[in-house]
Amino acid sequence: MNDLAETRSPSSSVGDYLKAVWELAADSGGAASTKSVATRLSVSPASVTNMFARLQEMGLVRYERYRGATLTERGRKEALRLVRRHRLIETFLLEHLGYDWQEVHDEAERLEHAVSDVFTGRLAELLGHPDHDPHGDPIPSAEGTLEEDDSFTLSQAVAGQRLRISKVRDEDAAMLDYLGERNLVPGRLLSVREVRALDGVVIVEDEEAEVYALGEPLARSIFVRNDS
Amino acid sequence: MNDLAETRSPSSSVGDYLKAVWELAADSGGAASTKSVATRLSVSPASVTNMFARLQEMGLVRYERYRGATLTERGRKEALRLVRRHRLIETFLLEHLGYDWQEVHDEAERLEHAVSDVFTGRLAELLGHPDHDPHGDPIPSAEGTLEEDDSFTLSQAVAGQRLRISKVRDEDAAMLDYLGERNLVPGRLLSVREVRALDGVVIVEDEEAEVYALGEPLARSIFVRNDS
DNA sequence: TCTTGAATTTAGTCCTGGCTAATAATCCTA
DNA sequence: TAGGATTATTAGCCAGGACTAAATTCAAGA
Repeated sequence: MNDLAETRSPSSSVGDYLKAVWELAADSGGAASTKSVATRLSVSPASVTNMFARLQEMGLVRYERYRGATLTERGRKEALRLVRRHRLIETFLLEHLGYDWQEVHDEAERLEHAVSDVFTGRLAELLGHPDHDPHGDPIPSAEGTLEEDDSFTLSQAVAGQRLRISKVRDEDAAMLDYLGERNLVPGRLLSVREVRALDGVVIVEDEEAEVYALGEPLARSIFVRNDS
Repeated sequence: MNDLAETRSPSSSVGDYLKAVWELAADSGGAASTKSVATRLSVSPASVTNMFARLQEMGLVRYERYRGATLTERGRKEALRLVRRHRLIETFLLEHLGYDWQEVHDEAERLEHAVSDVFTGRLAELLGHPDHDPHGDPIPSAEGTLEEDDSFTLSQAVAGQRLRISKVRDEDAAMLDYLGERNLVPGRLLSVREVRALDGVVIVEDEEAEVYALGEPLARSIFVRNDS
């Protein structure tokens, strides 16, 4: 009589795929390709095709053979719920459990699939309803809205700009660590000295007049916005 | 080359079975029967037989057809790790996130499978390394040792005894709630007025000279030990 | 436009962990 | 001690989610 598939919350695998599609679509405009999702989740492309078909069945993505998947409204809601959880959990781990940046991502990745909405709500309360996590990423609201993002990476900056770090990529623990040690963290103000097209090196000066030369990979891990 | 099955941590299902065997063996002396585990985990007996065989493969239980399963040393260690996590998480939920007793069990049940040993350690620290959870159950040490338990249920008490509540069963949320409201919680001192064999009703008086008549189901949910 | 290499999909397997139905052991009681 | 009743096990099935190998489609350059 009652349709279990309808009421049961998506499995953790399903959530991982939704988040991947959301993130990839965010910074590539259109649909998420099979390969990009496969790479991100460390899974074979065949598994992705398979899952795309199932996600479509469930009404979570729109999928067309050979042209990738985009989230439906329901899929987006679900992805944002996970993202909200993830970022709140990261905040908690960093601020209350003394985690450092290397450790935080993986732990949050596992926990976000296990906690309930009640837990999420209580945790948000405990943390004082933050709107950004410690990496500077905005935390989606419980209603599924997310501040839009006018930031860009440091490698797209122009010499002379005064910029504020809005966030740093949290995928690579080593980079995160490197930046953290030098206090290149969200909130920090930078002046751009030079952006060298030749090799992608960006030279910046921080608030203490410390100068850093950042190679392209690093420059692409640092997001900034105009200091207003 | 390297045997994944050996290094990968047991799935959450496996953990649930180990915990069930541990709990059932604890209060029935010997081996856990297929049926008792099936009932506790709400699965079919056939599934239990199946899992017992696999757990034996993995070296986590000793299993003999038609006579139930007991934990091996490795199985016991693994079960205690889970129990430790569970009880620390419950403590956290109750003390820091404002959960009440109904809500706490299920949330902890899901979380215990998702958290790492690092998380567990940090959480223990945050909580001040408690040795009992708020229900009065002892929390196993990180090394897998557990204080032994000389408590018994109130229904086994004798009139005239002065007893201290050591813990309350946490399986039935409604009972937990009822007891909580009346402040019949771990640490509380009781005098036994009467234990009526006829209907199992136990009559006790608390520290404020409040008198309670507790039916058998309630009396079996309250564990006590002699006040020393 | 043809070719070719990359991306994708299909086909066929596997493992985990459930289920039901049928069969077998064990236990208890007359 | 012989039946039932209870408890367990077997057999066979299913779905989720992963994999590999083979086949297909797409896109881009010659």
